[in-house]
Amino acid sequence: MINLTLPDGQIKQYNKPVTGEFVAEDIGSGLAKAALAIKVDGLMKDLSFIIEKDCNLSIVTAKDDDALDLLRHDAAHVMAQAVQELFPETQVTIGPSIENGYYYDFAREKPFSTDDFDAIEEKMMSIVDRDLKFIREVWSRDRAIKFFNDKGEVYKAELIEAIPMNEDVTIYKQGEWTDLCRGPHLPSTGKLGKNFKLMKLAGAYWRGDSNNEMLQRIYGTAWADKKQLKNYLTMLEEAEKRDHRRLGREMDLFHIQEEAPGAAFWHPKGWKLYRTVQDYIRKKLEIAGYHEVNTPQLVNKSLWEDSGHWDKFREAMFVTETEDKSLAIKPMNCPCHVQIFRQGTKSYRDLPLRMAEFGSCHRNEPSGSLHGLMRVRAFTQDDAHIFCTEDQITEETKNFCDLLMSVYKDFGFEEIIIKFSDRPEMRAGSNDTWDKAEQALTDAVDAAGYKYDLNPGEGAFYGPKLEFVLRDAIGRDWQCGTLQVDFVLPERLDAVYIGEDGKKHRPVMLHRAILGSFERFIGILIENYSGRFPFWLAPLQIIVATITDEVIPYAEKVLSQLKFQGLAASADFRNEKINYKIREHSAAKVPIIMVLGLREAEEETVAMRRLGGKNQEILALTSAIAKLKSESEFP
RNA sequence: GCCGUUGUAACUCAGUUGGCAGAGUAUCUGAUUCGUAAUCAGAAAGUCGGAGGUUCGAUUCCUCUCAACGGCACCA
Repeated sequence: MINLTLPDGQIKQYNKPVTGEFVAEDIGSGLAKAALAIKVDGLMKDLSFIIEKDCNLSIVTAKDDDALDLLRHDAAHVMAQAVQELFPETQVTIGPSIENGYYYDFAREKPFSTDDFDAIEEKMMSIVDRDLKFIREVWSRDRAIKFFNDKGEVYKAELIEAIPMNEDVTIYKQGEWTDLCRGPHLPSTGKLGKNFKLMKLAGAYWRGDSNNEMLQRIYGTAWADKKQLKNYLTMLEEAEKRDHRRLGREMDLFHIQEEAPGAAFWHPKGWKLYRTVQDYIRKKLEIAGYHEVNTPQLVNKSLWEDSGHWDKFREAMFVTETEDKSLAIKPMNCPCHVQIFRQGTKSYRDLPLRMAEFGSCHRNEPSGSLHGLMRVRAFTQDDAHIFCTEDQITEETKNFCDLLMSVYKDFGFEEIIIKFSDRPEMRAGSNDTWDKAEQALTDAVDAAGYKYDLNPGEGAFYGPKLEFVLRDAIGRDWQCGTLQVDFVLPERLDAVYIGEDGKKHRPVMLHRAILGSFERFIGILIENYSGRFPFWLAPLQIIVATITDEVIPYAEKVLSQLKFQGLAASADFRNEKINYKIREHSAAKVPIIMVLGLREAEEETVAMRRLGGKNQEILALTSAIAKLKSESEFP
């Protein structure tokens, strides 16, 4: 007797093995029609899967999120079949579902072109129309390897050889087309529907290894219905409109040019924004007990050799030779901070010592990785190092997490994910040290009461780290903050303090940043707010716009009073219609336009119009200024 | 760094099958003094990313190179 527990708690009993399809039919013909797959003890299986023992069973229909995953995986298969029907000389490799869609990597001598997309999509449609059944078969390894080798599919054969001996080699057929695949799949290609679209073409290394040959990847998106597809495409358009590179130019914030790849030229408004962010952080750090320092840009390579960075990162360091010395432009600040720590004798009474620097760093990032402000070669971190005892790690971690959360909240980010990255393969320090560091960080983050996901093997070479990921207004994730526990660098650079016992001890270093780099964080802010910054952040807060030349004297007075209060105000006294001015400054996303005409001049008032608002607010000049002044305070 | 694509006025883009380089927006000048998202008229604006080559002639064809874009890889 086989007992199947359904999601509602109901138990179905059968006296012999049954397929998912059979159970669905047994529950109801409507469900049978909608059924796409089943979940056996939480694992997705084909509808045709034969259930042989007791389990929790649920029937997956188009309503389930999981179904979307299957659908995308099917789309990858259908695309691969379409490509091979059109271009028989193409070899297939792998094609998984991913967020919002899927891709498939192909090997073919002649590159695909986006001009091929129409033909491929059309062929995919026809495969959907053929409504081919996905048929699962288990083959012997030898048979599978021979089959694919005979077809000239050497990549597939290589994949099969890599499958562990104890695992089945499963093959899926759709009509005449055969692929190695773990599955599961929808019942047939017809279930895929036609709500897919090929998106982009890209190179991708075989098995993700840059030593291997490069394959051609085609990305597609696929959805359960037309509306979802349309929403997704609209969202992409939205994202493009708020691209920080585009807004940076349109709003005159910064530019990047050929002569300085990976480095920003900050324009007055962009630099004002930058300074506002920096002033805000500086204030937060001061309150939190940090001491700001500043350290040299050029540091002899010997320091980087001692710290271990030279070994691992010398390729990415800019080095200059002078008088037989090799000086490296600093790629990070920690070794310099240790030098400050080492000046004079430190006592346990000095700990925890929180040393902060708006550290300007340069890294020779690979040319292909540069991306607007998000990935640059010249950047400034909101960096700090906390020198403390092992006992203080927990408290310092908690304080830091709290500080970081409050900062993110002030910038309008509510949803934060924490990742815990443990020891990487390439690392400094003994396993004992790593055990200790990982344990200390685990204890600290647990004690601080924050939840986290494990991110195995992604730690820094000198210690484990917490990574803080924030989600922006349109649902994209950005990793910004970090906290790293480091027992290695104090040892390598010989940092010591005198303990209560009068003996020398090693401090622990906590490397931490909240924003990460100002450049990148500002890029994220631009995109998150779509350029419509909250009043306190806006680099240009107020435009004073006149209706006729007659009121210029009054407008001058308003402007100077605003400026006197430290508000970022600017004048528009041009001989233009008020409609024209409002249109222009609204498009420039200035939060407030003050319209001044004869009436306002006479009554000492201002007509205030807020960005996005339809109505104006008439206020006495003095109260308008007081109100705006308080709105422009840091949150 | 690797694969693919792109580079024409400040911006967005058209164009030249090798023969004087085009539009809209922005800019400048003049007129207009106007009450909440585009007033009218005129002018100026380009080493067609850079360097070589082929050609009577190259922005167009070829080679090299730089940068950007989309991915991959990398990211202390």
